[in-house]
Parts: sequence; structure tokens; C-alpha cells
Amino acid sequence: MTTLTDQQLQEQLHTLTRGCEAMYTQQELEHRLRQAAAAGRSLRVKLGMDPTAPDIHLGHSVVLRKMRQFQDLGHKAVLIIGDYTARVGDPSGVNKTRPMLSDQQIRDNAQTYFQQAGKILDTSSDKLEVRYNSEWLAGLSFADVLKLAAQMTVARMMERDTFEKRYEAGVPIGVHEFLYPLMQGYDSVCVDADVELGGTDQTFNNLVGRSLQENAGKSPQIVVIMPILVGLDGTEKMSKSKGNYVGITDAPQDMFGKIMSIPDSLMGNYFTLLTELPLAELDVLLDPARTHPRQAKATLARTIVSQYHGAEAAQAASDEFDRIFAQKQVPTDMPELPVPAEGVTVVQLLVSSGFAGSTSEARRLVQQNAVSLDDRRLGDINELITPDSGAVLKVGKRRFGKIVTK
RNA sequence: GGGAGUGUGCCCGAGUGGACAAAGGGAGCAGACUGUAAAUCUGCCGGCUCAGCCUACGGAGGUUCGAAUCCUCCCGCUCCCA
Repeated sequence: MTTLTDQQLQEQLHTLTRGCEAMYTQQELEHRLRQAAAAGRSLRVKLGMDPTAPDIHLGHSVVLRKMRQFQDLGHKAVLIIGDYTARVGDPSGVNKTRPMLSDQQIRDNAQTYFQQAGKILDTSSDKLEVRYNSEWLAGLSFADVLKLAAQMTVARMMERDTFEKRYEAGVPIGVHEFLYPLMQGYDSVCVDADVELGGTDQTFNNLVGRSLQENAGKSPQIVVIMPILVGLDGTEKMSKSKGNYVGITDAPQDMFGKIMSIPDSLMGNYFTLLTELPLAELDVLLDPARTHPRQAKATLARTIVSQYHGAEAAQAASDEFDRIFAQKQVPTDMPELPVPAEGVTVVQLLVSSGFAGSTSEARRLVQQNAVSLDDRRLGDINELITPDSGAVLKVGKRRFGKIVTK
């Protein structure tokens, strides 16, 4: 049907390779794109999703955004929900056993996932296909599984970095863990994936998919590997459990603030992986001689926030941020802290408002001069706070609350 | 089935009878500095009715004036042999 001109092809590749950690292989992708265009069909781009972690953060968004780029170029996203895997309870990676999930939980999680992923993906039915892998995995017989397992050798399995390291370190590896890559690879066979997306931790699994497809007489999928996004701390990967994440459902203000707190060294990374800004523009933004780093970071934050909340909300968040941190004013919007007419001690208030997790912590905060009421430092843990109108309680640098009568 | 190890606070990790709420590091929190950056310095970092008390070193018992440390049983994990 439509043939891609060389220029179009180059543009597409330019978009698709942005931020990529690795591609197996780019030549194949190039070829497949051309072939598909000629045949008038779109590529089937597969992404597996783990229905145990329904809270999507910017880390997940890296791969989802790549998926979106494929969609925008006319290709079809094939989302695989690993319900079968989740039902078994996949303990891979860490040596903690994950809880088994009920069908209901899996459905709920998947629901949440779609709601959130829908902020990034094109969810129109011609651009998105959703499949549960129990569809084909649940019906496999033991003999089928053996046939599958026979396509892999122990040596090949041990090539996988995490297995090799764990084996050498004496960390247990469950035999079933060898089966997960096969399951995932089999998914690719069953959905006829042209491309599979994944983070670097999925490299091995995705490559197994290639082998299985070949053995099944199909053309092997192209594997597109995205880097793992580093979290707010600048060192560890972004994850919910480490608390160094930005959730895509975070409020604009929170999102903005969190992004402003990343180390400068992370900016380039975030710009490439989380925005569409042209690379040439990034050169200017990331050169301290031409752009003050704080300015660059604010641009980054605004750009990201507007993706999820719109430009207006992003600007508002930016303005509010300046008001609070540059001009040291109080936020326009803050939680109300009800205080009874007879008053409460600071410590009680800190605990009841959730600003401190325990009485001890509240005491410490006061003793460390972290608490102030309308700019007056509170140094006495027994200080009585009465609801005089509109007083603002500030805890640390970024937590505010307005005192109101109960 | 047999043998050898091992299990400490959010994580890593020291501690083998008293001075242990437990060294050290990391993470986190707070203060100073700043751009809610980095680096640096300082303090905190189980709980409480907070100069005191309570709970804690896989679990349950025991020895002892006193146990994370010794004994018994149990549980988990690892390695080696079969």
C-alpha cells in the first residue's frame, strides 16, 4: 500500500530510538517497518504488564511513552496482562514470595492500570489490544510445558545476569523461575508480536521470546529495551517501595515539587526519557552556561506536569512553587488542622494531623526547631496551640497546615 | 536422609554473659548553606504519661543476680554429601 520514503523511515527511526538502551536489532526494525508499510499492515507491539503493581509512576511511563510513539506512527499496542503469572505468585528478582492474587484482585488491578495507562496510551480500539495470558497458558498440559522447556538450555538460562549473580552468591533460584521467561516468550508466540518493549530487566525474557518465535516458524520479534528510570534520589531505580517516585496520578503541585528535587545530574536523563523536547533544544537547556540549571529543571517539571494535568495546571504549580520556595510565602491551598477551642499541645497536633508518625517523632521535630506557627519557631513541646484565626503551622520546609476551630 | 553453617533495628552489617535501644555504613528526618540541586557541616533516627519506663536481636522454653550473647526444642534460609 503505502511505501515509506527513506526520509519518513529515518524520521520514524529517529523517534523510536530516542532514549533506547538497546534494540535487537535496529536493522530488523527498519526492515520490518518497511515491510509492514508495503503490506499495508501495522506492527503489533507487545508490552507485558504485571497486575500486582497498579500504581503507575514515571518509571513505567518510559516504556508506555515508547509504546505511545509506536501507536502514533500507526502501530498497534498489544498489552498482555500477566494474570496467569500473578495467580501463581512470581517470586523472581527478590527472594520474597509475592502473594498470590485472586481473580478479583487481578481484575481490579488491571482496571486501575488501564485507567492510569490511558493517560499515556491511545486507548482507541484500533490502536490497543488487551489480552490476558491465562488465555493460552492456563490450558497448557504438562507435556506442552515440557516441550516449551526443551527449547531452552540451562546454560542459556544461566547467561541471564540475575541468575548468574544469584547462583554465585548462593541466593536461591526457584526452578519455576526458569519457566517465567518461557511463559513470557510464549506470550509473544501466541500474540504474533512484531516488537516487544521492556525495561533492561526484561532483556533476557524478551530475547527468549525471539527464540521461541523462531522455533515456531514465525519471524522473531524486535526487542526494544528502555533504560530503567532512576528515582528522585538519583541513585536507585524509581519504585514505589523505595518512595523515590512520581506517580502519574500525583497532584500537579506534588509532581512539580518532586521533579524540582531531583539532582541536576539526572536532568538530561529525564528530559530524554520523559519529554518530547527536541534534542537540539536539550543541548541548550542542559548547558549551564546557557541555561541556569534551576530554570532548566523548572522547564522539565512544567513539561512533565502538563503531560498529565495540562499546561494551565502546570503553570499554576510552577507559580505556586515559586511563591512558596523562592518568595517564602505560604501556599494558597493547605490542609486544615482542626483545633478545639481549649487548644492542644503542638505535639498532639503534629500527631493528629499526620505531620508526625508518632509522639516521639513530633517531640523531635519541635526540639529540632522544625516547627513554626506564623513564622514563630516553637521550641517547647508543651506549647499550647489555640485556634486563633488563620494561623499557619509549618513543619520542616514543605509541610503546611492552617489552624481552624474544631 | 546425613553433615556444616546462618537468622540482629527500614536495609547492609558488627557484637559471643554485664557499661546494649545494640558499633559502623546506607536510607530517611531536621537544622545551616542553597536553586526543595550537588557537595559540606551539625543533630536526630523503637515506643511512651520521656532526666524515668516499656518493647526489641527468627519463635518458645531454660540456666544466671544479669542473655542478642550459654543450653533445649521448633521454624526459616544457604552450602556440602547421599
